Amino acid sequence: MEALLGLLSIEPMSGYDLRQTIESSTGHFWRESYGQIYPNLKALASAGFVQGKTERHKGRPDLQIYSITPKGREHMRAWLALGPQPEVPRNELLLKIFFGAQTSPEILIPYVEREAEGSRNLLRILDQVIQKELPKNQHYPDAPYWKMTARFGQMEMEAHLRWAEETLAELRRIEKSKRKQ
Amino acid sequence: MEALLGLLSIEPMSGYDLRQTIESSTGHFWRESYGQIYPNLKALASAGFVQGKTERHKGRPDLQIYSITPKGREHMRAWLALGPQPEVPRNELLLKIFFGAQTSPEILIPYVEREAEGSRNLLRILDQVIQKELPKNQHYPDAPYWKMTARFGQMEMEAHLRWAEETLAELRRIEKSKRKQ
DNA sequence: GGGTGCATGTAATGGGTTACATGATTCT
DNA sequence: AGAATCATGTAACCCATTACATGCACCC
Repeated sequence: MEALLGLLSIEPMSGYDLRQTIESSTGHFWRESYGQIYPNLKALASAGFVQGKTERHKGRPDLQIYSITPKGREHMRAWLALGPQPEVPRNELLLKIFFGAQTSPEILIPYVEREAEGSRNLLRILDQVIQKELPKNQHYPDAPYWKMTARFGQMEMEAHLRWAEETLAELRRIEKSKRKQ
Repeated sequence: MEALLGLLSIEPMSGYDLRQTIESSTGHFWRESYGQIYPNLKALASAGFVQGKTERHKGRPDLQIYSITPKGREHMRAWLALGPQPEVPRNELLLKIFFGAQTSPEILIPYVEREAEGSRNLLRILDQVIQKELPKNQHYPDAPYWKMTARFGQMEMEAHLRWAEETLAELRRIEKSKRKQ
């Protein structure tokens, strides 16, 4: 909800654009689906936080461009002043590792390899962002804050990657010692 | 759902015990509320994955002790063989940092301090677990797997802590440069 | 010709939290 | 005396994903 409003405070966009932007800019710590975006935009509009402008298009549906209103900016500031709620942790990979004794390392190893792979991918993207994308908007007041979120991703992914490597080594050790028996 | 079944495969317990055990053992990566636990236990029972035994108590409600059935173990193995679904990331703190330019560092600093504080707390607990608790069940086949999940928590919390410290320094820098203007 | 991208939206379904209800016992 | 712990459970509610529906334009 406020992710949408926040992005609209930077630049007016359509619901479709919002989806794209969310994926590429906040994708590693926040996502929204269309089933969330379109109803929420209507809700934001009827609360007076955003304003929609219809652009006619032939063939495809009319483009709805939303922009934030002063009331919306006020709401945003109020929302930012509320301390974030603590996360509800839910890591299915770790849950499966936790019960790992009930299956075999051969099953678990690919899961951890996928985790390592995913971490490496995101690391590559975030390195790119920090070294190439962010310096472009150096003058933006948002730039330092965007960098903080990218740094979070980097540091977290480095941790996940190191964990995955340590865990793979351990799983392979267990596997080997099982085979000897 | 399978978190419950998995714990019951280690030891028979009541719904209340499950809550306690989940908090203390998987709390940093998986949680369940009572509103989840009791209905799910009934569902597991009617699927034949667990079996309940009623113990009479005066005063308080009868204690329901559930244990896993062979069919339940089979289900557990099948579930473990399914690759974990990728997480849906939702980090409200980062979202607020991302839109940080719309508020002031004074607002954000306490949020990041709380994050650092929380990371330090969990680190202390996990250090304790790894150095004191886990060595006690060295003989358990589960021990190496429990350690992997604890190591994940450690490494992630260390990353969060380092991020929080870096971010606090940057936020204080921004704050100082704002005040000069 | 077929896949992908643009662009909106709704409905069904599922998952989960929170608050409520009850009530004895034990600790402070 | 009052708070916390033990112990179960339900109902209301909220949030979110997924699948569905539509249909043109562009690229291969």
